[in-house]
Amino acid sequence: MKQGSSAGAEPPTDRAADRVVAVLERRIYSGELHDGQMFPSEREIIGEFSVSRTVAREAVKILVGRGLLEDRPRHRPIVRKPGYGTVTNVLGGLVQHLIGQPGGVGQIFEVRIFVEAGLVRLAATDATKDDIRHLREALNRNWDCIEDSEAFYESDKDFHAVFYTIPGNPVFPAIHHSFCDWLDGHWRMMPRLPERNRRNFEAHESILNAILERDPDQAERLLRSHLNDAWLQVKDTFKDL
Amino acid sequence: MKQGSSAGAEPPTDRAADRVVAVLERRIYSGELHDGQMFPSEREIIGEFSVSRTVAREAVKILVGRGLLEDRPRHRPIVRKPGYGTVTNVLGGLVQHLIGQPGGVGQIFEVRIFVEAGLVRLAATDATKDDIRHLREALNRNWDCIEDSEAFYESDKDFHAVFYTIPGNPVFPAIHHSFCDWLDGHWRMMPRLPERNRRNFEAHESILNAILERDPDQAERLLRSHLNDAWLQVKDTFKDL
DNA sequence: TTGTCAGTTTGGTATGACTAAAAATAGAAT
DNA sequence: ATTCTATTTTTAGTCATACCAAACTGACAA
Repeated sequence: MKQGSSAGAEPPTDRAADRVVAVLERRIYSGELHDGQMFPSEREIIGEFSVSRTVAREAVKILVGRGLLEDRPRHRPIVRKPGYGTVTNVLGGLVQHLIGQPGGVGQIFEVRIFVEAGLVRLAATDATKDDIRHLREALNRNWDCIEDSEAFYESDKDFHAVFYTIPGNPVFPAIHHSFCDWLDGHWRMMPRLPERNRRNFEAHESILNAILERDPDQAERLLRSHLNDAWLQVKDTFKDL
Repeated sequence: MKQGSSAGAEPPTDRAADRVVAVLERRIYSGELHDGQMFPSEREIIGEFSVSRTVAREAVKILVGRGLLEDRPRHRPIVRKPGYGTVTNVLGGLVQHLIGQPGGVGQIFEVRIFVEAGLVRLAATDATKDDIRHLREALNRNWDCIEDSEAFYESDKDFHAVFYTIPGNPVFPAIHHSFCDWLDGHWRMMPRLPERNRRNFEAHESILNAILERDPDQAERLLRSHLNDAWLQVKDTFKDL
């Protein structure tokens, strides 16, 4: 039975597993399989599709690879309805490997700066009253934990996160989440100095002020300076890579 | 309750395939396995690692899923040294599915506009003589194929591509490539009118002029208008999704 | 009610076998 | 000798079976 996959992906796929994958995939997207849990066991798949265990396993593996399933070593797979988050998780995982290339880390951080620079410009020109309020609140939380480096790091991320929400496009928060995930580990091995927190707080404050004055150029300039500063801080932790 | 994915990989990975994958992976990254072709056959893997065929196959599948290998139905897998291109390929594949969500397509296009807006600003402020020359040449090519819609579409992409090269960061061209891949199919089912080509050409021309005048605001404004226009053109082709 | 333990389910792995497509090789035809 | 063709070998795809160990379930005892 030669079955050509409808339209799109790779040219010739006549593998039986692909058939199974197609069905199960649709079943996930349609919501027939809820996001929470429980995916048919390998044996159940065998029964339903009349395929060998080999094929059933392979199908599951493929779904896992696409981020539609999550599998723990000896557990039943869990359904993971894909959102933009899933995408960036997969992306992040790959990036993790790509940064082995010379300068890779820096290039990714460059992109982060690029994106966030665009976002603060947007904030300066389009931020609503609500956006401003969110920024203010985040800034206040920065101040509250300025003595606790651990907490400050979290509130620092939260402040930046606000910018990613302003366009009202879910892709942006996903991107931010991806960046944070990626940096988290390294950020932690960075020396924590309250003076540094204060410095970052002041940077945030000045950026917010530029936004309040509706001055995108100034906001961008300050943001770039702030992130470049941050980059210098974490840069060394990537040395061993 | 969310799982804290902060520390490294998942704790319990006792799968034999993972061991094999780790070794082969390193072998690819180290360059021991050249990008071109030839990956150990399943039997060879069996021999080297003393594992069953099941495990060998699974290992290969995982590598394929990560984009390090490319497998055609009945061929020997070929090594694909991962670049940023690989990342965006995987990303693109997933995005393909995500656009099933309401408004998903528009959101992605929004991101494209956002990114490119930032790029033209950069071009207006930082473009080198070479960059300008590339833009000029691309624009001339636009003019040359203004009567041939098929060719114009290609040269149109080329013009935009130049912006992605200006930062000198390979991530950007990869992003562009990803966008194009994603749009290609839909763009094709769009009515082609020479007058539209002319309109696009003029937009490109005006953008280049703004860049030559080192006026980022104007360049961004024109770019946004240009892409919004383009969006209106393709928008309808996504209706059935 | 709670903790323990045996039975069941399920994924992980190993074998062995068979098919069909691809690659390699030998052989025939020019 | 070169080219084309037929045959052999290799290899991925699939199936069936079996066993183990971890996870899950539920009955039973404390």
